[in-house]
Amino acid sequence: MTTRTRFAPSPTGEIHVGNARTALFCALLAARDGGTLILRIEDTDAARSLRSHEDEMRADLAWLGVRWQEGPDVGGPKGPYRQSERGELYAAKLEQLATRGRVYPCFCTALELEVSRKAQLSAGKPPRYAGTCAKLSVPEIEARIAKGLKPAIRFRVPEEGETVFMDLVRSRQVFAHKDIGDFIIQRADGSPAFFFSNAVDDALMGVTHVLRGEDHLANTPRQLLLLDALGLKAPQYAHLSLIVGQGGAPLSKREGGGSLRELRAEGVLPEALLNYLARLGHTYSDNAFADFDTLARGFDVSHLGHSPAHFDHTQLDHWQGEAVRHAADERLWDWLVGGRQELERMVPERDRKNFVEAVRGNITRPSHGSEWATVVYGDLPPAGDEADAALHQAAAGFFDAVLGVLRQSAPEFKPFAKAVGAATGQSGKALYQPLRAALTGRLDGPEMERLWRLMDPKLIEARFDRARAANL
RNA sequence: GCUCCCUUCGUCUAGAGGCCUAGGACGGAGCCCUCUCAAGGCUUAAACGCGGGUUCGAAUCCCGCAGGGAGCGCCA
Repeated sequence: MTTRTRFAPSPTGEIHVGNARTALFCALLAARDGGTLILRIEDTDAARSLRSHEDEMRADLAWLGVRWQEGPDVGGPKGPYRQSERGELYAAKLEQLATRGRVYPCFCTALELEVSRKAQLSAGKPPRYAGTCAKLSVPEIEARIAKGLKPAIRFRVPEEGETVFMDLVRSRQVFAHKDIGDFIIQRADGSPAFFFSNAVDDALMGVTHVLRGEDHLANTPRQLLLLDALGLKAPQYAHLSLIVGQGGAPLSKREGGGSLRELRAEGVLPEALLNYLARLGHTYSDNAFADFDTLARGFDVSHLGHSPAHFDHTQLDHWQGEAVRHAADERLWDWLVGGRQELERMVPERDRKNFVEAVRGNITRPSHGSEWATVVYGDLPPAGDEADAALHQAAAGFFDAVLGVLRQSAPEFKPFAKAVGAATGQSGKALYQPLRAALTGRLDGPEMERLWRLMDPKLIEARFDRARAANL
């Protein structure tokens, strides 16, 4: 049987690193086995589900490098892939449950349920459904419906026994049925509820492996009970530990990490996030920067961690550096430009490749590219303190000598620096630091040789003039 | 409250009774390379939550405790 995994987001907001990592693991597992990743949109909550969110999610997932072979946009044999379009399928399954006497209508109001929950909680009991409507007789039910009341449908959970299953990451799990209350599978408005539609779809779509957040672990017995009542085959489950923020608290919208869109806006490269996420809570024996296919080959559910993982920007930054180093010139250029047109204006077309090659070792964010473009082509911002000090520490007459050498024409930096060294008697740091400071306004940066080739001779002369003035 | 899950360096983790004087990676420190920064190479500091068992021997097994998390929704 070929592997079929699924990612089933609810289009109610932006996709977060936690969900993205789940989606990635699903994609990696499917790809490793030459299987299929299904994208299923769980939009049963009509009030909160937005098509625009779905579109954004698909775009974000694609940006990360997650590809699905079946889904609402690409189709497939098990569609439709939006739950809002699968009403008939759910109705048929619900009908089966009704015939088998496994469900009953519940007329309790939200307020009644709330009161009951509170009462149980304060009595030190688990807030399970009290079973108020479980024993309603047919006439009683008919009377309520005649009054115009719209019932929700509850699944009757067996009082006795337990559900046992093997979780791929947490191994054997046992849940007693007496701890599970009858739960709603269809809302009063006729829409299917999560436990039901999610489990039914997994079975109907032939999903073999469900990788999902640990928050679903205790929900699993409910779905297993449902599937069993329906005579449907259950998938294998693997419950992933959650991703937490700095203090160990669950990753929220406001804390570190954030949504894919935020990270993207910060200039994080998708390959960087891909490499980081693949290793967050999953171990690879190889720590080398890798592409999707390589990561897929090394993916294994047995390498999944059991404890919550911290989303750590320091580690993300490492992969970001790797991603910058590995990116092709054109791609890096596009990334640098992304949204900031000034770069396109400043860097001449013919220089682009050389510019990227010069600065790639010194940048991790697109804004850094603009900074170097300014250094090479624009108005140099005031020198930093250290660079300024280097200027002042240059030997007396140093820049006079520099300008002298410059006028005798110096096409390349190396021979130029050599000539300056000969003229001033300086070498090493004493020679190079003032030159770098004068030319770039800072003491760190790409090789001077590369920058020099990009700079206009007139600009170079102007910078040295300015340095001489500062040095006096 | 009840049920369940989790707990090894700062972080991600290896570790499935002796191979552990606990390994790797990121980050830190130092050295080398080098005009600088980065990269790279080398070196180094840094951890088994606590308490009881079991055993010749425990990070690994058992029991408590503590801490963190999840579920108990007409949210998914």
